[in-house]
Amino acid sequence: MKLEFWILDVNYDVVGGVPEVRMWGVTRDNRRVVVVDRGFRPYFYVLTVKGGSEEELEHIRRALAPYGLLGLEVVEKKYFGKPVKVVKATLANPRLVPKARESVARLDFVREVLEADIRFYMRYMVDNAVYPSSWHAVDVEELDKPPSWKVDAVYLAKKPPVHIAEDRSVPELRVLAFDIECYNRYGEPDPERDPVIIAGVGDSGGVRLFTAQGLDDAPVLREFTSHVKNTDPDVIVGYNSNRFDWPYLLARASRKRTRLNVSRTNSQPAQSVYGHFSIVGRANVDLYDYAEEIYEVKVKSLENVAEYLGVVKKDERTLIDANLIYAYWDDEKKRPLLLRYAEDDVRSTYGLAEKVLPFGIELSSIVGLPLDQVFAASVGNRVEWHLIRQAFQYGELVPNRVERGYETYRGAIVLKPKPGVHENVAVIDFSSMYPNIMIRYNISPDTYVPPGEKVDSDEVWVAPEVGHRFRKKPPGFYKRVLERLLEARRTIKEKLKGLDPGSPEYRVLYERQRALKVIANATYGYCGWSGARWYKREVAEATTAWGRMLIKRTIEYARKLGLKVIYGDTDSVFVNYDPEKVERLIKFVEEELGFEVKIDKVYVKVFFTEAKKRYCGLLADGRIDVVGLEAVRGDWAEISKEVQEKVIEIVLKEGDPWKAVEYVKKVIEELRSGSVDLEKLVIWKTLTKDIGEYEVEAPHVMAAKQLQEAGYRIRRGMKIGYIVTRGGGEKVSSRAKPFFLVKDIGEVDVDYYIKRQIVPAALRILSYFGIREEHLVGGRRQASLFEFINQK
DNA sequence: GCCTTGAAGTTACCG
DNA sequence: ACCGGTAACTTCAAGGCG
Repeated sequence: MKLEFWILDVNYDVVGGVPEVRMWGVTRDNRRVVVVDRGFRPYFYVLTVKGGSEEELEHIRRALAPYGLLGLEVVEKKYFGKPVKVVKATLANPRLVPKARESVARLDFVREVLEADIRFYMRYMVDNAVYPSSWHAVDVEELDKPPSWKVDAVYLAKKPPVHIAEDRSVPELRVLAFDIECYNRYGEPDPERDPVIIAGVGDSGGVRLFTAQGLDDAPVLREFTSHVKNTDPDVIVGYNSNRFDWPYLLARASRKRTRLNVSRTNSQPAQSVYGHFSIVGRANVDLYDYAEEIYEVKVKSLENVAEYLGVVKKDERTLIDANLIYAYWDDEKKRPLLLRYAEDDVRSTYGLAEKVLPFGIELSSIVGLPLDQVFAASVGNRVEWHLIRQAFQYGELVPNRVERGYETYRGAIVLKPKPGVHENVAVIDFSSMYPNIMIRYNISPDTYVPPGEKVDSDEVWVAPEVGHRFRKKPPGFYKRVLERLLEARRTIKEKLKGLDPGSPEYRVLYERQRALKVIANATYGYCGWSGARWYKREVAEATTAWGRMLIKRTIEYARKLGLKVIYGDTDSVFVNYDPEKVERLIKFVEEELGFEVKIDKVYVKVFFTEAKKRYCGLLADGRIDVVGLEAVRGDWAEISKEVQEKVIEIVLKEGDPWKAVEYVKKVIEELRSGSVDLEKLVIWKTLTKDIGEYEVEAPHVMAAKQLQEAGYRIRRGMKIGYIVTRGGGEKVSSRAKPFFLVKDIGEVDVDYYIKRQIVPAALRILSYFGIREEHLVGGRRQASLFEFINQK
């Protein structure tokens, strides 16, 4: 019988000594099924001195005998492009692979054991080109369904499923959002002590809340579990659920001697790779993982992220002080507010999922990691899995992870900007510069020619400055991988042109081209990452070297044409927009250098200071770009960011810096008079390490210490919000106080905010126009003149 | 011993 | 655990001056 199904989750188990890959999915007729394949066995490769001589095989056979060896075979593969003979050792049981590997690695003629660390179900998917979040056709026969399994049918695959690559449709997935609230009378909730007072669940139909009876959460756990079972979602989404909700619920369940059997095999969520919890048969997605990649949102609370993505506006939802959740629970009159808050969290989470899942689905199908893992995996791991997939298709062995020392290499060029306001400026960009460089010059670990090796000079590309050589032929690994990605993206972008932007097809393909771009662009960074399997410093180093050459030659030619080069960074040049000359420049880059460039944008006005990577520009439609400046940084007080934004707007739109001065003075007055929201004075900074590891007493570290003393749990990675107060010493750090402990504007060190926040942010723009601090503060001329003289 | 100065530590940005 | 380049802040200690 033939079956088509869309793969949601993949796992395996060993049944009666036989490993069984289980592919959980949704059929064309919307049934939930699992397709099992019992025909696949784990294996790994052994790279030996003699390429698998009889004697070597005998030794390997003996070493592997205790681990259920099924067979040894000498196979031809490629290792960094070079043909090699390796011994493929096939075992019966995936669980014995790690031990077997160790046993073989000890043999003295064994150079390396390869691919022994690839998880069994991933091995299965890679080898059979089975892709998660994609449709497959498979020949099956139906099996008896174990009574505890939550599926419509269980099938046995006669052969591995075949990917239907051209069909990017997505079945109607049942998505369940959830969120829990815990009792926190004693600070950070502790599952050993504090119950789950509310568990909210929701989908497109609405939200349901399960509540504790007083402080007994047994009903919450029970009802939550049965709700999941009954609604049988394909995707379960939470916010920070891998780090909080799931471990908490599991700990509560264990304490209450009950079980959280929410999976499709009636098992509990289990800690799995990349710190995520795996729920058999479903995709357990933690949207916080996605939020971490949205750098525009500085404080990544659910409500901020939901607002940013246009899901639920902050003023359309209930917000309460999370530290007081217990009080809302204890007080019957306030409890409805807490319930609304919980409901809004679930709504936001569900809304977020609608925005984010389509991208995750495409990413999952491209890199080949199951949907829930792709969210949890780091960028490096995503790229790596994509490469592992490709390596298999090219017959390349996957290199092992090795511990390496950290090495640096030169990166891109950044030009010194020409300070001031420039009108009519075109920004010309190389399209996907690094991927295209790697393709054009065939830069790859397997094409690299080490210094000692003799090669005819016209057979290699030689990187400028650094001199690394790469064979022109055959196409290297990175080249093939990147060409495929860029080509796929081009095709999709072509298709998009003919589609209605409101249609579901458009959405899917749009997200797909975005995912392709993300992976292509991250591949250069990956190759220079010392933790990468395919790391090669020379590869990364040559790529940036060619990048420098390209930008230099582009700038040279622009100047030759008589264009003024105002700025440039890595793969972009800013020139005065003379359409004819710009056209010639583009032609030059395309024809002489062989790279694609495009006009990315044209600024009506753009303003630079002397600093690199910081500018602001006005576009024809009235929008303003702010790049690198304080206004777009998360570690400046809102008040300074607002001031700078407004100053930029006045300067660019009205061209009157002195009007901006008046505005700044007004804000300073408001601050002095105390009519400013405390919220606007909060400075947020990330704790990038554990609190004990800091060498200096930075303000946010001191604020964090105060929080710790007040009983808050402080963890690396947290954003600390503080306000600088008066008194308490010279150092800013001695005056920094956690923002919510500051109750009155009277406590605030207004002077700090004026002199170290507002003035610097404003002057960053205004000092170019001859405006100085004394023009913004003080007001009285005498004082400023006096200060001026004193400075000299 | 006080004040200036610059290095070091730290964070967050750009592409 | 993707890269290097960059600005700018705060702290801290060395160095200079008296």
